[in-house]
Amino acid sequence: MAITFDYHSAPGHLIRRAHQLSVSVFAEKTAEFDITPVQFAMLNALMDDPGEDQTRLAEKVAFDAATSGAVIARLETKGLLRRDADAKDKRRKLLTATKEGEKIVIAMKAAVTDVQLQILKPLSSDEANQFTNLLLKLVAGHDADSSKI
Amino acid sequence: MAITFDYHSAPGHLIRRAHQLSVSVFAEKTAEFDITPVQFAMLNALMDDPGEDQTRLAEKVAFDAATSGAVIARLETKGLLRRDADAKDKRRKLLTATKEGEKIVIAMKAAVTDVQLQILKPLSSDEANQFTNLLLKLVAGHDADSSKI
DNA sequence: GAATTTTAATATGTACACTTATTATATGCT
DNA sequence: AGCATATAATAAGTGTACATATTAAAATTC
Repeated sequence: MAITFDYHSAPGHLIRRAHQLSVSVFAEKTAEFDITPVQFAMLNALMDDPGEDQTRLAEKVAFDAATSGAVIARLETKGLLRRDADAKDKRRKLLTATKEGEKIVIAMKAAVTDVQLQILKPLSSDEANQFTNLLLKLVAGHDADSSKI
Repeated sequence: MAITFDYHSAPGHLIRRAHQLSVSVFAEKTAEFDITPVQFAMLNALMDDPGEDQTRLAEKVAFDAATSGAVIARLETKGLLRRDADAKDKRRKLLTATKEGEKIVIAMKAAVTDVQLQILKPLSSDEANQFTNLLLKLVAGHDADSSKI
């Protein structure tokens, strides 16, 4: 028994590596758009529910408030979404994707779908399904856990 | 067919979520040590090969040079490792864990092992094994891919 | 209806993560 | 030897990621 920790097959280490390569594949396949995975996630999710406030949107894609504030600010600078003050609740800022924003999400959809296939490429089709389902169960399990504190 | 991308079961999104929760579990279980997953990974890997230079160490744990430089600087500030100029190759700085550094890695080993179990907790023991093996295959597959460019 | 507590957004500070550029030193080639 | 190329480490710039604090505006409670 070595005194050090064997990280080579440790889930924590492998998940970090997987995230690393996932982001890298995204960057490759969507280079022409100059949009990060996180930016795409927010803009894409916003289009499902236009007029949402930042907190709601952040929750949907599971970012903390501080990070999403910065991401949204960048998307606003790029002209991909608008922030309008809510007349009913002056704390809130309601978000809407601009025409430009909608266009870019639609244009990126095929590439982003392709990214998912590329990520799973080392796995057979059966394995890929298994893996995705296990990931889903893992994440959902922790979600359930944290919500009942 | 919606015009937006369905991220809920997309590997890229789920991997980001998994990484998020993995880091969070690590922070919980090792709070008393004030060491991040990345810092632990470097220090732990260094103990397997004392006297390595930064580039070699970074490669082992798969960080880029810039990031690892910063991580190593932080570990040095904390007194957990030393950086000595290599007399034979003045470009290199050879790294060694200090007594303090070794002590902390040894002290953390049990907690870090526990972190891995906690990450996999939503899965049955069979599923956990499957998941880890698929992750391993996924990461190794991409590694092989990128090395033959 | 005034005081307390929540909530939305922002600010601050630290720590990854990666790209590109720079500097210093080695190495390979001719 | 001299020059081009490669390598090690750092620097600078952008973008997550999160904890904690702050501010303003609700909502709750008394």
